[in-house]
Amino acid sequence: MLKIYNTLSNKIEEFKPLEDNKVKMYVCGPTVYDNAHLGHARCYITWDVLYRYLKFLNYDVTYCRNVTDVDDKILKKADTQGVEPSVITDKYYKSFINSMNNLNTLKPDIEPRATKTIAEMISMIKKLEKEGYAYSIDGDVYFRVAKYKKYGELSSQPIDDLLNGARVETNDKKESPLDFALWKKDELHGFSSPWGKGRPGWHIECSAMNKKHLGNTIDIHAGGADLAFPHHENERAQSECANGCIFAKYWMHNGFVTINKEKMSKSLNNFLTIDDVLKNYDTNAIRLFILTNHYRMPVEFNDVALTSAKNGAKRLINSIAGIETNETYDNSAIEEFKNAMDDDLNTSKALAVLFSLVDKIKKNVDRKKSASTLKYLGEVLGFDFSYSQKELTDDELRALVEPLYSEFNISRDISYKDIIGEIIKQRKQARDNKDWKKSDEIRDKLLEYKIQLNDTKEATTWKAL
RNA sequence: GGCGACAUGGCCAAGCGGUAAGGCAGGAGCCUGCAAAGCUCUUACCCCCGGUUCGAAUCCGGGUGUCGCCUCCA
Repeated sequence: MLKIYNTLSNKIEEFKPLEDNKVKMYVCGPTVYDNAHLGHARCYITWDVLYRYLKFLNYDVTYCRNVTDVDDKILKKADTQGVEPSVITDKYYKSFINSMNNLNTLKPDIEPRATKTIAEMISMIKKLEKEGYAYSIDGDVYFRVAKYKKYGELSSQPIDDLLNGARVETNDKKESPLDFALWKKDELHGFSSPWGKGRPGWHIECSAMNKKHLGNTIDIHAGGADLAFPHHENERAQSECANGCIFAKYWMHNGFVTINKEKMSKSLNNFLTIDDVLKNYDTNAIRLFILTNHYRMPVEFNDVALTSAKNGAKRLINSIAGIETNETYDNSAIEEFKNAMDDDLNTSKALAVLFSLVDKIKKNVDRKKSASTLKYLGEVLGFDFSYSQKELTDDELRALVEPLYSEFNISRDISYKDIIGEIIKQRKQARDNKDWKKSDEIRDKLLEYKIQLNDTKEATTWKAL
């Protein structure tokens, strides 16, 4: 029985979908104004694992992850560069999708864009205004927080304390400092609306995309912990007032990636983009790095941690190399895995199950079955086992080997496919003559070109690092 | 100031009242001409002080420390 922590109740609850075995989940996607960083990676990997696990449990899941392509920062960047906003959003949307693919995340079932949902936002705001939940002033429309009694419930913020908070925005136009914008006047980049040209507030975007693609009530609403307040609080207020029903049954939030014990973020300018990290660590290393921690806890980024994950992931993935997996599974391992994951996605415990299978493979206990199970369960966590069998493409081999012709004075008559074999042959001669100096020189030299030799009893093999 | 989270071996981390999963690093060994890789084995009085209990890393109270949200943010 899957149990998950619900931010709304601040408790771990049994997960029961609204309808049979159907699950509707919505994750707040990126605002596409810059490259995604490690913090985003953690977020989308976490919810990717939830998506995969729900499917593993045979739920019929509809996963919706939006793209925010209307936003102040986008417009600002577009204006600075003197281009249309779509130039910015197209560029970073592509970059985002590319990063997500590189991280081996599954494509959501629905990826709506805010700009394609403007009409739905307007009709939602109209309804809110008509029913007294919103008011317009000079082309802006604000949500009237005082009218929604449950405000503050999701983020456990007492309204009075919010009002007395040190950093409440002052704005004389609004009835209350807590009221937030549903629609903002914008003559330059705006869309036509009953209130004049303008653009939507951030929160209404998600409310409208939810309603359009998943309906009035969804099962799971997830996102980064920083979105709980105000974004999710506001989203919930709007949706529940406009639709007259519960918005989301379960609210889930992931913890941050920190660096030097501080939250990694654009505004603190202490971030590493996903592509930067992928230069030194592969997707499996990043998965392991993130999944060894519980999703609600902070994860501290540093090279020691990533290197540790890299080594662990290598062992995990390579353990099935050369074993032909099938569909016979170790049921007790599957049970243990499920028990771990059912416990609010205890991926750390689930990983221990995976590593116990690695151990079995090494010890030759049900080798094939253990390997099959490892692959099966590892893929639920999004590991990419193709890395264990990845061979160099012809082009990669050609590039790898090209400098060796001059370095080792090899005739061009020797094909690029045979050159390493030729060098190994030369080295074997040296070894046969017990010319260890020369033999070691060749080995070291190859290592400089990222080619590692491995002397076994039968022969010397090589692999690219 | 308000709300919340966390503190476990060298590093990361699970643990939800019965005497400490797992990963990495380190050490020892196997293998090897020597390495590397691989394999085998291997290391904990759980931040402090009280309390509850037959029994607490786990519950309660009080400290100390760290972080997050309250403003755009995954």
